[in-house]
Amino acid sequence: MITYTIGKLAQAANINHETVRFYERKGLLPKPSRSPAGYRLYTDDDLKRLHFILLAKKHGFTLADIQELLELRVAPSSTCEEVKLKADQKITIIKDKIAELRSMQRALTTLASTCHGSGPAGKCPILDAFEINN
Amino acid sequence: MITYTIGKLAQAANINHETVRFYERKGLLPKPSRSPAGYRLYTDDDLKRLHFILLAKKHGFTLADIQELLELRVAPSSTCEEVKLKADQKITIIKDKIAELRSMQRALTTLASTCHGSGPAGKCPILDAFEINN
DNA sequence: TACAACATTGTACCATACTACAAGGCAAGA
DNA sequence: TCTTGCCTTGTAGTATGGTACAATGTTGTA
Repeated sequence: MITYTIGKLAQAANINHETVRFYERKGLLPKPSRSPAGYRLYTDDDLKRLHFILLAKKHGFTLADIQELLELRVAPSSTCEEVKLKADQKITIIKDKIAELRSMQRALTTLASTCHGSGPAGKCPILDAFEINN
Repeated sequence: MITYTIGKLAQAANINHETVRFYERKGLLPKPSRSPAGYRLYTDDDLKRLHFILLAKKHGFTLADIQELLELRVAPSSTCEEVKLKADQKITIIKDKIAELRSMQRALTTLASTCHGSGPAGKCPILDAFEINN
């Protein structure tokens, strides 16, 4: 069986080894077995789990979300529906964020376009807009 | 001249009075004058400045950005162009964020649609997808 | 005048997600 | 064997943007 020390695991997952320890403290990674000298020994399953965590994170889940997902996966009574529900909830949150960012973008674009780009900032239309509109 | 105590100012801006103190510590709000008893006394100019801060924040500027904007506004040598540049930079960042969120949304939507929504989570396609794709 | 509501200060805490030490032990190659 | 590099631990710091609290002083209203 292939085992990894913390450094190798971190390298394989392309993250800082302190982050691995952090995830262990957070309960995202199980406490690994130890070598006679006390070194953490990780397996391929741990690497898979780490990949799961990193991928879920990339997909917009917070560490708290991921912990829930991992628990769902372990609990024999949990259903696919629960997981689907969490994914749907996250999609809704993402949609809201996009809408918010779009509105910010529109506002800033309008503001930037009214600025002719010269003259003292005290009379910059962008700043004026911030003061007039509230 | 109308003056506000910290509570009135906070109320007028619809924020926590501790936030006002926080902004003062951060240098976003100037140190206000004091009443004989040591109470902070704010003017309409302070309220305007606070509105500027809150509006800029709403438009996607961080407190550090806002501090820069406020400094630009004060410096007589600064130009509108500098402010426009900052706004444009922020627009670029916002666009990138939107693109990132869209890709997350697409991925999650695909994952959620492959999940039929029943059965044990151990065999949920969403979780499978997280483990297979890396 | 009593008393509630507001103000003051410094400091510490919250969440999120790490990152960085110091002081020491262990392992592997030249 | 020596030296470098990796490992261990606990603790503390980073960034962002606040929020909370205790102990104490002040103000306004009934």
